[in-house]
Amino acid sequence: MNEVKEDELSVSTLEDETIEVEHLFAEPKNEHVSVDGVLSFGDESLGKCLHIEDFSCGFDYGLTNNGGLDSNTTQEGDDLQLDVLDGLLDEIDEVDDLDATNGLSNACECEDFLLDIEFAENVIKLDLGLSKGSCVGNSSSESQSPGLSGSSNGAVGISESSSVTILESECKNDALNKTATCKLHGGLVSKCGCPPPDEDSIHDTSLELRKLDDLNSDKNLIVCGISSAGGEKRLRKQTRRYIEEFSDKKLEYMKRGEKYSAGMRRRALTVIPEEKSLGGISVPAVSQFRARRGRPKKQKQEIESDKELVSSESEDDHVTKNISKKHDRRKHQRMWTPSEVIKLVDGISEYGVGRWTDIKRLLFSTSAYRTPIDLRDKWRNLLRASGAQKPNKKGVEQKQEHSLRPLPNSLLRRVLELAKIHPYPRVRISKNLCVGQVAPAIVSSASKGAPPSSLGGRTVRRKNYN
DNA sequence: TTTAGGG
DNA sequence: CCCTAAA
Repeated sequence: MNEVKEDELSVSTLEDETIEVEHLFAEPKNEHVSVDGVLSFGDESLGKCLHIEDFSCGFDYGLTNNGGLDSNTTQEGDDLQLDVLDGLLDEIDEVDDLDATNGLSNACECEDFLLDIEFAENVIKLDLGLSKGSCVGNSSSESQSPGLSGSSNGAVGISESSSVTILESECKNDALNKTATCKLHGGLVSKCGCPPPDEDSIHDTSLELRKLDDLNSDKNLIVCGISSAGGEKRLRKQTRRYIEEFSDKKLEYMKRGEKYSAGMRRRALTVIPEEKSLGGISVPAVSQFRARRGRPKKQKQEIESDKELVSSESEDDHVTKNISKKHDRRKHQRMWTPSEVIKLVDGISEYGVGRWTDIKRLLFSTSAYRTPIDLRDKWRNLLRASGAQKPNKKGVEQKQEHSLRPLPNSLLRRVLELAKIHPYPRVRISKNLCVGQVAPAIVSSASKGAPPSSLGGRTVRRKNYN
């Protein structure tokens, strides 16, 4: 009884702290819930007495270093950075592929890892809970297990709990992540110059991070490796859908036991180009979906992907079966990285609009997941985003006003430029043919039924049947 | 098979 | 992203 009361007390005090810290985070960046989770984690691992300064410090660090990423104030540098990073990722990607061939060696860890993830789902809720004040449990300076083991699985060791926690927080949100990881890797350990309050806890934390890193290098969680190396990383937001599907698969995995996990592992080791950010959790899902899609590829440079296809096909069947039931269409989106977009634009400006296969072959040969169609779709979206298309019946230019990601100016310029040179739907001369001489004649003659294929370029598809 | 367009 | 009709 008494204990409970005391707990409540400390909860409330802690709560105050948390809230304050929250402000620090919320101010510059307006972040979501996950902030709390990470925050609590930091709080906990540093020992309970900690230290808003620490966070502000850590945060500042992150902000100054990564802030440019999100704002479009520094496009060029931004692009550059991302480009470099992308290259990095690509390389890793290739390494991944190599690994995939003899990836069996990683079996055990993978299992463990899956289990970890499994557990993570519990933790994640708990993590969120922390923000509300339940962080007390975790706040005990050295052993963070009490809260965790108490509320979810009694059997989980410290290491698991902490690493998992990190993982989860990382998966949750991009922007936050940048700062958060920064804090974890740099600020927390020592970089931000905050005096280490509790050697032990810090030690633990870094240890855990280490472990995590190791894990990553073995699996596909390259995220952390990158983040620790470059001090920066990109994370994709984990869609609800991702989470759902993953949990589905997780269940499946539990049912099927070893066999399924093997399948997962296999797949996880294969594709995964950019999506490392998902921390390996949803990665398997992604790759398998791509595989399932079985797009037309017969070109030589895509042997690897073919291999993947073959190797994972058998399991895809039963795996996708129960998933595709729910969310039929629009499986998984693979976010376009800025560098990809740039590549695309480059390609278009070089080969012209419509040469999607060429562009794909020449510029995206390494990324097996981008089909020519994807390229085209992306271009279409770019046009739309740049406002270069569809003046919108009312004549309102509707531009990119409130688009989610405003599209960097540098890109915007190029897109518009390209849009001018060759408008996407190819020849946009439908009504009011500006070529006064030829057009009317054709129209009149074509009206009998002859297809206007003799027009300058492609004919504008018209929907007579509409 | 590839492109275009629509959902 | 997915699907389908055209070419």
